[in-house]
Amino acid sequence: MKAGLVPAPDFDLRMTLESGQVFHWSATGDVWSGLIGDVPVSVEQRGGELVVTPGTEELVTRYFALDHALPAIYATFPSDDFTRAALDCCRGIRVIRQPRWECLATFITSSMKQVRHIRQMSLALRASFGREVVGSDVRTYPDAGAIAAAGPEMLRQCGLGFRANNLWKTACLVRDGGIDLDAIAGLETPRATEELCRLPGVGRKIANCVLLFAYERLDVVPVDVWIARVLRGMLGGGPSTPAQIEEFSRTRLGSYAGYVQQYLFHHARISRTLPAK
DNA sequence: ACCCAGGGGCAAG
DNA sequence: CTTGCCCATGGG
Repeated sequence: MKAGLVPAPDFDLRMTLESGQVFHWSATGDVWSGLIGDVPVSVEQRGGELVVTPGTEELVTRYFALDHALPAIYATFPSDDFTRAALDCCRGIRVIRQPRWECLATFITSSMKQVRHIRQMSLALRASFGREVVGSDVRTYPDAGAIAAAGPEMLRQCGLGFRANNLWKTACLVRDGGIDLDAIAGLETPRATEELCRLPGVGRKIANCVLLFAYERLDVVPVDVWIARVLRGMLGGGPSTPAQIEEFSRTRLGSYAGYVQQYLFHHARISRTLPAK
C-alpha cells in the first residue's frame, strides 16, 4: 500500500459520514477531518482511492470497514422497490466500526433529537470534557471517567436536557465496572442486547444502534421513527405495531438487515419524501 | 404558535 | 399485551 493512499472500492465517503452514524467529522471542500478514537485523520476521496494522513492507512481501512465485501452484501438485499430506490440513491455507504464507549454515549444522547442536534451535543461534550489532540480541531470524545466526573448539571449545559442524567449514570456504571463493554463483544446478540438494555437511557433502539455500529452485528436493525415509517410502507398499510415492525425487519431484510436499514434510513432522510408504493 | 426529532421508562388500562 | 404521559431542547 502506497503511503497515504488507501484502496476504497464501492465506497462513498461523504454519504457514509453524513448518514447519521458518526457526528464529529467536518469537511473543507472535499477533505474531511476528524478523529478515529484519539488519532487525527484527514481523508479525501479520489475515485476508488482515499488520500489519507500518512500512517493511518490501516486505521482508516478498519474504521470505514473497507474490507466489507459490498457487492456480496448488496446481493443479499431484498428486491422490493423501497430497497432498490435506497440502494440506487445511497450506493457506497458503509457501516462504520466505531469505538464502543463513544458510540454508546453518543446514541444515549440521540433520543428524540435530530441528527444536527446530536452533532451539536457531541461537539459540545468533546469541547468541554475531551482531550485536546495536536493536529485536530475537534477534541477526543470524553471517556466514561470524564463524563462521570463532570456530573449531570455540567452535562446539561451541553444541551442534553433529560438525557444528561442517563448519560451520567451510564458513565458511572462503565467507570466503576458495573458493565464491561469489551466483554459484550463475546456475547450472542440476544444476550448482548439484554446487557446493553440494563443501562439507563438504553432501550432496544439504542442497543441496536450500538450493536450495529460498534459490535459489527450487521443483521441488527435499529427502528427509529424514519425506519418505522419506511417499514410500515413496505408492509403495505394495516395495523403495524412496533413489535410487528421489529419482526418484519428481522425476517424480511436478509442477513445484512442492518446494512439495508442504513440505506433505507439515509434515503428517507435526504429525499425527505418516502418512496411511492 | 405549533410540530417534530435515529427514545426510554413507567403507570395504567 | 397495548396506550398515555413525562422527561428537555433546538430547529423548522
